[in-house]
Amino acid sequence: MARARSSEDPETQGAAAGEKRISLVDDAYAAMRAAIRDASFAPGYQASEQEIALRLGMSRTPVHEAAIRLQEDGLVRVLPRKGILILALAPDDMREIYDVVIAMEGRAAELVAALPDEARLAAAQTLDAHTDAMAAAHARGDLPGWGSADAAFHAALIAQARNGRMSRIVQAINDQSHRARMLTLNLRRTLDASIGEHRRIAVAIRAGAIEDALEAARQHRIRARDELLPLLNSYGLKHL
Amino acid sequence: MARARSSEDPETQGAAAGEKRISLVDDAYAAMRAAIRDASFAPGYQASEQEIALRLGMSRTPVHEAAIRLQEDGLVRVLPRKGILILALAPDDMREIYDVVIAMEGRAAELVAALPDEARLAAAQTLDAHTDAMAAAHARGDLPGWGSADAAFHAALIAQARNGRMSRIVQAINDQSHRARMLTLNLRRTLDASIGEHRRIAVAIRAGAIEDALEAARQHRIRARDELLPLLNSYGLKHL
DNA sequence: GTATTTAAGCTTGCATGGAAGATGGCGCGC
DNA sequence: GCGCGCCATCTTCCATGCAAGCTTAAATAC
Repeated sequence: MARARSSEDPETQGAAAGEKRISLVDDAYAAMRAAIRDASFAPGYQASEQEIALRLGMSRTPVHEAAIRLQEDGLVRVLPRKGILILALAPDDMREIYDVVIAMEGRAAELVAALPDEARLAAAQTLDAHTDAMAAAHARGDLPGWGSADAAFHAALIAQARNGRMSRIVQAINDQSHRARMLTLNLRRTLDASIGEHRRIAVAIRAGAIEDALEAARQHRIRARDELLPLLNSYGLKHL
Repeated sequence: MARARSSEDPETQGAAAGEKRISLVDDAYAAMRAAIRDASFAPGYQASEQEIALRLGMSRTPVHEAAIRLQEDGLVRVLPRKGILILALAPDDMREIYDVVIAMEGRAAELVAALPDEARLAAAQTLDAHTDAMAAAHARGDLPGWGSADAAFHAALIAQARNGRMSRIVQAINDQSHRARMLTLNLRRTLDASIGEHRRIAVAIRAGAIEDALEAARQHRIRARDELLPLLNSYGLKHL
């Protein structure tokens, strides 16, 4: 939403092959963003613009401008005359992030449940398809598959609400928490609880039950948060 | 939260005198942002970076980098090789903005209502003070005063939730809708309704009634939206 | 008069150089 | 041995130059 770049699933974009790229700044932005997501730039790492520019085969200018955008996205901090710092996430950041997600997805569920019949049913069907994919991945013990199907469900929920600003905000928030999610995927026990809760959301939407959809979406995220945060603290993960 | 710049009330910052500014980019950002807020840069206006740089007495580079940040904030669009376009707001944008605000302030109200006793009571008191200011301004027919007290109330609500990401998001959204709010201030009829609803929010928070606080905050914004959007449409305001 | 082509003038994209600030190490004084 | 100050080096910040793309308008062909 920030740029042309319109891949449906923010979780599994990455390469985005067929695009005619015109701007080196966009290249640098995409490359750095990807590097941060998959932790090739580890949190806490402090890079110099010169070095990144060299690695990407461009001059310092586009790297610098991309860094500004990344800073606005909350992924890095550019320290005056010191370099680019890849931001780490503390448990408290995860609390903040969850509150934003709880608020946004709750409202999104309401909006989708309030759509006219046809669009609403189509949305519910899309959501159910993602939940099916989660169940299938769960059945065959495919944890990464479960993770990306889960992400696809939530991305679809937001997308169906047809609110560009909400999409953009949630995507930025997801970028920030992506590493933490990947890391904690292995720790989570109650994958099937998520599946059941997703079903409940879809049911409420299909029925046009606005209130129920809001509450189901909220409770789903609240439970996930209450499951995750203690886990982070008990593992002593001060930054991730 | 984006920068050092930490004025309590995002509505009435502006000059921000006592700060030692070190970066021309920050200067340019602040100047352009202020110009857009008070409509010295009218929406739809297309400026060239060169021209702005000249007016601000700096070179194109800092202006360009500030423009990137403003674009990320959703205030302008930089058109490749065409210049900087000051974005206008369509009624549909206002719908999007209200949905975000409804979601965020609702959650914020919950969080504040869930604070421990002392903090919660202090928060309620702060909110009531702002509502008092609104009532006083209303009584003496001071519309701008009413507007800024109203803004202060909502800013305080978000601030008390102690979530930096929420604050940042709401501030960005408010920047976008600032012009529209100023413009429609004169059209609004039910100023006293707002006062009553603000009281209800504060009461719920003081009582620690989480559910009530959420619902009161949501309903307040929903009503305001339902009052404003038809107004915009009936006046044929396609962009503002 | 109209349509087509061409060229000029605008714009930003990006590279690069000089300047200023921060940091770490080295040497000197004690 | 220990602490303090200075300098070398590394970093970004900002100005500027050059190139490329888009728009517009003029000039030419018909």
